[in-house]
Amino acid sequence: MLQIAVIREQTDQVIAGLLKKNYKNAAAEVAAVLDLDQRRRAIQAEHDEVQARANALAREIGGLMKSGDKAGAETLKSETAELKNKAKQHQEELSSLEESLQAALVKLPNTPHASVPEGKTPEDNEVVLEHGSIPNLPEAALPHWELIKKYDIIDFELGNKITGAGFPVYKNKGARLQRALINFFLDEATKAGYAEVQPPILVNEASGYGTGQLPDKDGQMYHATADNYYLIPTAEVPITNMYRDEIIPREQLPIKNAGYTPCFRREAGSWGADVRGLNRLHQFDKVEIVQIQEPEKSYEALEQMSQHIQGLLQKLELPYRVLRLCGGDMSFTSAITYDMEVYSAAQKRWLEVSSCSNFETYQANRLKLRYKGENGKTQLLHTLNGSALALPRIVAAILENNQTPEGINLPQVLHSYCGFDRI
RNA sequence: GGAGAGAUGGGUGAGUGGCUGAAACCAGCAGUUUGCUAAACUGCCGUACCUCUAAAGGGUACCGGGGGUUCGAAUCCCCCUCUCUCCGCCA
Repeated sequence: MLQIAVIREQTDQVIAGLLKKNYKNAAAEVAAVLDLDQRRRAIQAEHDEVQARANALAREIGGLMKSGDKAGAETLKSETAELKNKAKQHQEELSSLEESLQAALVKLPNTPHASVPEGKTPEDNEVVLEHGSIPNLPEAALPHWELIKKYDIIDFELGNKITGAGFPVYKNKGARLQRALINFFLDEATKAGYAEVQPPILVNEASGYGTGQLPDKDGQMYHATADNYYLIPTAEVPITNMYRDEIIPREQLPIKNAGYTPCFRREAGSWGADVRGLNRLHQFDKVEIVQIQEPEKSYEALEQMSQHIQGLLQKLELPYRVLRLCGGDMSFTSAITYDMEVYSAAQKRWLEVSSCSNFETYQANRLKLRYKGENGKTQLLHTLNGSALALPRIVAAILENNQTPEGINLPQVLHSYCGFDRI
């Protein structure tokens, strides 16, 4: 959530930022927010005065009662009735205004960082770099959804039977490969200084709200209604929320956590032709890295995370490219996002395997995640996260890119993790 | 699922209607003392909003959340949530 003080003091920049993010009616909605804020503060000030008077009276009455002056106390009491009325009225107005203000604020997305390119669609994303060469596969090369059948390593039919579409069963060397990748990713994160955590994969409403999945994107999460818990769409949610409502001592920064979790996404409405096989699933595995950093150092941290993710892709010997997402393609909560895409050679397309973002204070404001700065003032921290990495599309690319008539040759780095070097 | 207990500041923990935003202790910060360390002593030490300001200051709200009683509530009443203990069930 954007900070109301920032909207107040840097109104024009905020509007410009919202427009860059392709947000409609930015000026009108910001004006509405400011109007609500203005009215709220005016009434709050009045209310505070009334309360101050009421508190003073109560103290006086207390004094009179003690000294036995009943009549005097009664006289003062008669004055309090009107104050109470006013206060009640103020309170009603205030809670209604606050509700409207909150609702209006929550609808505003984060504003983008200056380096974010203009644009509305994925075509406007900026290719920052490409790494590795695209393999030249023979004509007979198979897409991964054929390969997994050929080698009997992932079974969609079976997942269909026990759950539904988008919930595959990993079998044999396919299951082992999953486990190998998870261990590899976690080990690399540990080496890079991330403390490993294993969080719950069901979260409560407050957590969904804290990282910005609620209220706007509740349709994307599976909802366990009996207990009002949500299945996490990413480990970002539980891990970042570990620090909700905290004031972090400065010397503990940056906080670096990594965690493996399954992720669940309903992907409502996005089922289509290009989501075959592992390209899009309802349940998938992912290792996530999260950093919480001081504002002045958060862009350093972002680069560091990007480098870490690229290092993984290099070790997996996959051709990849890094995109800087344009304003219109970025997520609601993000100030800047790098997407890492690997080339899946049989499908002949780039697949997003990581998204690495700085949210600046947008999440921290909702989370009330703060620290005491150098000047001793309590202020909001910056939150960042990135996939390091999401498994299914990595698997797809490994399978497709490394297929040979003799089998699928796994990248060197996975051999010891798998216990075999070829599928 | 049944029965009971509880939720107070970074921590422990007092506080059952009136200068209590909250004792005390611990931790933390700044000093004094000190050959060094330790100890002792003094002061400071919650958050948010508003107001004022050079700074200080002032006001309001907050003792799990919401509502109520009262001139006045951390303290009394109601509802909700969560935690703990015992029993049951169980990986």
